[in-house]
Amino acid sequence: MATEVTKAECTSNLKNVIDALYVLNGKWKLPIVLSLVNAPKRFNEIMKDVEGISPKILAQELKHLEQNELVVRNVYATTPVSIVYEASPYSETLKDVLRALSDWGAGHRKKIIG
Amino acid sequence: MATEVTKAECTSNLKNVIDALYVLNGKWKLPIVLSLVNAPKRFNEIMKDVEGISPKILAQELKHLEQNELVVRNVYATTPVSIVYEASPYSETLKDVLRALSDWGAGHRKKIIG
DNA sequence: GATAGTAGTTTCCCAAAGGAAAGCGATTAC
DNA sequence: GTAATCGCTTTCCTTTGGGAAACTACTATC
Repeated sequence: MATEVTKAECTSNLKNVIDALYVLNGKWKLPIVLSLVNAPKRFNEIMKDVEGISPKILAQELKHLEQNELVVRNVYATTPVSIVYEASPYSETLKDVLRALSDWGAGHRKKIIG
Repeated sequence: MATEVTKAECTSNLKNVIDALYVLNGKWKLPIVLSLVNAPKRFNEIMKDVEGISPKILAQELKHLEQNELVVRNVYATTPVSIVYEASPYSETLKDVLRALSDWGAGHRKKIIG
């Protein structure tokens, strides 16, 4: 059963994690994706949701996430134009990562307080 | 029935993820933990396993992980002393995070190549 | 005595991340 | 006309992350 792990598997696990972190690394990328997974939002709504982020960083990270196809930028021809960011279908693949991180963060906070 | 998500849950998910990243952020912490989860290792063995890391960064990150009780440093009174690092029991709680990241990294690589 | 290994430390340096604050063009409300 | 909102951009600055290389104290081996 799955208790045996070969050296090759360990190595590829390591490479996978390093590759994932290469794309997801940083303080804000995953929080932004999570905020948009919860609901599509406009620029200033994300600013309010993800506390502490500056407009410069938010703009920069949204571009990065767009390039990695995790976020879609929708422009609506209202007056004035409204711009709504949403999590892409591909970002669904991050749900396990986000759930695991959220669970761990909650548990770790309890551990530190206690 | 878990399809409904309240605003409060979204917000606390966000806080949890931000807290988790506060501890786990950076290029090397999770790779090091994963390497030690696979098997306890000595300093130079970790260096070989986690490719590209420099001794300075490894020493620094091991200290950080020790302080967060994710890694245990064992000193054996051999001559010369041997120092073996191992994943702590608490680091078991990171298994879901590591598995999710490894899976995502593998999938993302396939997506980029294809 | 020379060489090698172990477990790092030290120094120096560069690049990326990130924060603070101001500004900007367009539009709408008062 | 004045002020406010939206979605950013620009500038400036500090902090952190991280790489390269040399070096150290100790021990063992040749």
